[in-house]
Amino acid sequence: MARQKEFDENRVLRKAMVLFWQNGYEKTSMQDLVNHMNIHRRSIYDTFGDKQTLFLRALQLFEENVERRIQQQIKPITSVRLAIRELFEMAVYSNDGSPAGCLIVNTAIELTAHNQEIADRISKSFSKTETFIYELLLRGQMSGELSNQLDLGKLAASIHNSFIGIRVLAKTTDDKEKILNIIDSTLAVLD
Amino acid sequence: MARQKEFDENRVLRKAMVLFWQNGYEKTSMQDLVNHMNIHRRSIYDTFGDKQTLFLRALQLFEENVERRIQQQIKPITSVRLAIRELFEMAVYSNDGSPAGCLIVNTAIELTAHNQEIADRISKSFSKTETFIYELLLRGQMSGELSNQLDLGKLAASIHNSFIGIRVLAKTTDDKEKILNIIDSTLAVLD
DNA sequence: CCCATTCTAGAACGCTCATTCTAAAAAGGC
DNA sequence: GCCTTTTTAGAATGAGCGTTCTAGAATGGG
Repeated sequence: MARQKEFDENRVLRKAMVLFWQNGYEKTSMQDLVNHMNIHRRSIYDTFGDKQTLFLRALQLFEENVERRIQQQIKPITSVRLAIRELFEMAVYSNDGSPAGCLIVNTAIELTAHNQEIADRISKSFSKTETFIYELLLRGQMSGELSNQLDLGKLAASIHNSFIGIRVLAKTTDDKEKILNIIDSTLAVLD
Repeated sequence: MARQKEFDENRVLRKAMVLFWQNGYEKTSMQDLVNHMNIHRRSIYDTFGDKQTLFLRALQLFEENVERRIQQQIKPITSVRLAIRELFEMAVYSNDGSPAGCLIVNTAIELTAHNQEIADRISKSFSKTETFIYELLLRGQMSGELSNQLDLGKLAASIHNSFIGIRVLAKTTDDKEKILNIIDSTLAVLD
């Protein structure tokens, strides 16, 4: 055996994630990462590989965080309306000092056209979220909260599309009330 | 007098616009611009200023093009539903060989957080589009096509939000039918 | 204590970036 | 034909990029 790692891998990866989230892939330089992760340049390469691999790890961490919050905070909610509202508001209010908006949507815009691996990841991520919304709607129909007349497939796709829009606005607007109003209107289709 | 410009300023600016539209600001290098605009590096600086100024001109050209198409293709449509549908489909189908998606939405994601001038431009652009949708809805109410019960302000904000989502999906998906279905569902709120 | 490993430090690599330069060729008005 | 301007061409600048390097200090297990 030998000397142990002195930094918490997840903690420094989180720092990288926040940087990419805030500034995007291209605008985040290795020097920025060195400065904010507070470990040596060499340690970054040894631990995470090159910049692109580090980015993929950061994206993965972001997705895991979202998934955890969905499992813990959204799934237990009995009312479908409230669950979707909570899902949307998760993207509007960052619990800690994390950046506005969503790394997945940012990445979709910045890198999808230039990197097939990332394009697949984004596509899968979008599908997963849309499917989750679909399952919420289905649960709502079975519990009687929602009408049986609704076309859940189309509805899930449409609500998911609105969710993407909200994550763009969350990055570009600081008018929270406007976004909350949009959430209200979006949910009104369930009535 | 002296020698005249040999290139059409608008034609080469359009080339720059397409590059920024396709690749984003950071991923488009001056060398890329020199290669595709087919004029000398020096001529670019003399005619358009530095990279950022050139980008602002390209963004302006994009907005003008959108505005022209709205005036010519959308405004004459009598049915509000059809007008909004046409507006949305404009973003899905690029008439000529122009890139998928929307330079304004791309720029909102990439540059809003780092450049106040651009943030203001994007904000103004979003407001303008939302106002246009509002005016369409108002016209629909006055003509009797839409119910008087609808809250047009909230509705315009919500439809505009969906429009942003569609312009993200237009860049990241090539499943046109899925987007058309989303447009259907989005317009269903007018029924 | 020694060895293996990982940390730190900072220089160095080769490349690309945006921008500016010198220089000469082209073209229209006097 | 000269003057002015714009074109071309391509090199040069200085900074920053991602990545790798040499070198030494720290630390834990045998």
